[in-house]
Amino acid sequence: MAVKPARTVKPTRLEMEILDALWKLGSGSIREIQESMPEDRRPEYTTVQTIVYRLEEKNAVRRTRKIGNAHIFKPLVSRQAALGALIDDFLGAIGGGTAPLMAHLVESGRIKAADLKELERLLRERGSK
Amino acid sequence: MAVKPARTVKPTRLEMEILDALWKLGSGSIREIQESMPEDRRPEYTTVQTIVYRLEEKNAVRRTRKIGNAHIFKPLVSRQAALGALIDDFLGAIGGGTAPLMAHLVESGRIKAADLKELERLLRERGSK
DNA sequence: TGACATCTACTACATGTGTAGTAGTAATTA
DNA sequence: TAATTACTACTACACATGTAGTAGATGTCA
Repeated sequence: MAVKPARTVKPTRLEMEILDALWKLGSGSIREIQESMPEDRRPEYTTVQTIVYRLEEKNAVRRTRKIGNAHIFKPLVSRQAALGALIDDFLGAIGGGTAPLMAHLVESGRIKAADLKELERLLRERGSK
Repeated sequence: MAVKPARTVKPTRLEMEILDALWKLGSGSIREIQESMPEDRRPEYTTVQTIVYRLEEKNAVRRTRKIGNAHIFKPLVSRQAALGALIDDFLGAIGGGTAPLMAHLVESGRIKAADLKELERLLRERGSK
């Protein structure tokens, strides 16, 4: 019987960084995850371990096999899904849908005309696909 | 001497709800803040009090005067600023600038063509002002 | 096979956040 | 003014998150 699919995993900041590593690796051991993280913010081995264990409890990753005595983990959630959960939560936190957020991004100059052009292109592409 | 302006206040979810109340009220007592919050998620009086005190420590609000024995609080940060801090933090958390975020919003269908049109209008208006 | 390296499974602990209770004081009212 | 009410200043506490240490098991190499 398959493990419960963990519909809504909302990773914390650190969990996200570790998932980023895993998404890049495809799968890997704690050691591999840790060493693949950017040097400037690479936690201690056991810190990575703790977070991976927590992700495991949340059904965001799973052990697939062993190499030597090391467990190999692989992600059970996609970056898409995680990002979606984070975005939804964030939208809730700032109280509003995408509209207020976007408006703010534009108002505060965080988004420029060129960006919008690019997005429209993306949208057209998506629509016609 | 003026109090340190608290450049970067990044309110938590609950703090944001309380600030929302204060922004609407302009200023008010704990009681007024509490009672102006939406019934469905209105914390106990002392909970609001605790959060207001914490906002005070963060220099996000300040006591202005007393009415009876009740302190009147007013916000020291604008919604704009708070939102900006939240957005910057969020962008950091998901690892990326606005581009990946927007892209995701479009890809996941959270943004539609009409929204983009509206934003362009906003942007033009802003640019020509 | 014995020493050394590596991993795992646990435990620990500070800080942040949500949530609220309590004791005591100040204001209001009968 | 005595009783009641409202507020303030503190304290408390659970859960989440970042961060890491330790003990013991397992694997590897000389």
